[in-house]
Amino acid sequence: MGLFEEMRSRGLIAQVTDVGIAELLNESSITAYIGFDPTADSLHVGHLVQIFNLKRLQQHGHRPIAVAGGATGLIGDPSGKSEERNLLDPDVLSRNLVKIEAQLSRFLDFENGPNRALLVNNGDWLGKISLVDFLRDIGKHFSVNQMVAKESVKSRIATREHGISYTEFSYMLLQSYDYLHLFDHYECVLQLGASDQWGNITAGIELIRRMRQKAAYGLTTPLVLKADGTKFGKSESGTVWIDPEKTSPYQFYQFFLRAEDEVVGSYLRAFTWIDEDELAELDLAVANEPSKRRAQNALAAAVTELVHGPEATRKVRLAAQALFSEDILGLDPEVIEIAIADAPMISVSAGSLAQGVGLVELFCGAGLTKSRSEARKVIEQGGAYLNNARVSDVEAEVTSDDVLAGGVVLLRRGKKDYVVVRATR
RNA sequence: GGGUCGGUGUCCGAGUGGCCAAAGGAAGCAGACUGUAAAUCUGUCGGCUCAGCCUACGGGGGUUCGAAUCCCUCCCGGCCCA
Repeated sequence: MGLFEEMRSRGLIAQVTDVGIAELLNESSITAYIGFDPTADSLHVGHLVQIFNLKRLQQHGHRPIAVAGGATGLIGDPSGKSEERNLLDPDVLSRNLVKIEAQLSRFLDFENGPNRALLVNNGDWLGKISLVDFLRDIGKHFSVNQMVAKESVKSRIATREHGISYTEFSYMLLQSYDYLHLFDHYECVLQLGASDQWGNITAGIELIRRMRQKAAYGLTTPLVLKADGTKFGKSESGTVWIDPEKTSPYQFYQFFLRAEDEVVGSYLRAFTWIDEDELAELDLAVANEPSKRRAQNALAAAVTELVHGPEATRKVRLAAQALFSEDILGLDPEVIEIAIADAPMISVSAGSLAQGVGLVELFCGAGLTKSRSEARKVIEQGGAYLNNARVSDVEAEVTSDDVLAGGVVLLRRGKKDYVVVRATR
């Protein structure tokens, strides 16, 4: 099966600019790119679809280029945004850029073969061109009439409350110039992106056609959505990041493990390399014995391994199995020790435990609640658990007596948020 | 520059002198039911030393016993005019 058919069968194609793309992907070796603006100091799971698409391209012999938006990040893409955003501080952006480049470089092969990946920063060329040159050479090819008709701009003009600044309005030109630059310097003839990038991508293709009289192509992927139709990538506690410092591998794994039945199939297709046969099997498992959650388990394990590696995955699986097992208190201390090593953890001195620490304080200290008030509420409502036993007394104290074999105390909020408290000497 | 309407809690949005920590909706959180799913139902939803107190309705100042609500001023946005 060719790459195009593979992507289509996995539900990774929303729109293509030309039917010839199938042939291009299947029968030749081309250069393709995707851009990533460093709007935060880490990529998040929403970016994974795009990163994995670059990886897929590379596996099929194409050359992927990841473009870090050192320049475009300073401007702000209006696509998919309902209101004007605040500009990022250049210092913040350059710090973000360094981190994101490091993350991108983990997923692609930059070393071997004629189709080794490339990582470039559009600040390197956009930063050099002068305003007057840009307006004369590039801007002249854009019709404001057409720009205004693009969805990303049109929706912003339609909502009078927010409007759109000239800065964001210009974003499309910068991205188009990126494509032209990559076309000229790397013979890049395909740009990929999420479906909200359609307008920007076609603008670039148009620019290349006008200036070089050559064809270039575009392909968009569907926006990954949650079952309720809202945007994917946010868990109850916020965005799910790739950076293990921002979202622990444990949380990362849990996010995918909790995927809804309705979407787990599409996630498996977008985020893993699991093959057709197995996908069909997992689909069946969801339909026939959903309570076994085989698809969710396969998904969480596969994605976590891709992002955090096999060792981290092994640990977080152990942690999940232990924490969610029926009888955690009956588990072998050694198993607990191994299992919780990668669960969220805080330390409390044995000395203060000997005197007793308020449960409310402990919940806040563990980050399970944002304020003491919230901790009280959770406890009063029966959402607080100490060593898997519900505690509804707001005044409750945790003492040395609560320390389990293995020197830990297990805190839980609601059904699934655990924090391990380690008693230290 | 002139006129006019507006800026309310995470978001949307009521409130036009005391009964307002502020209606209603959404999101979030907890509970029940389940499968660490969805849907549904219930509760909760600024902070704290929690039957009380503190901070809050764009910023600052004023009137008043008392202001989200009235006045002045500044900042920001929409619309109309120039």
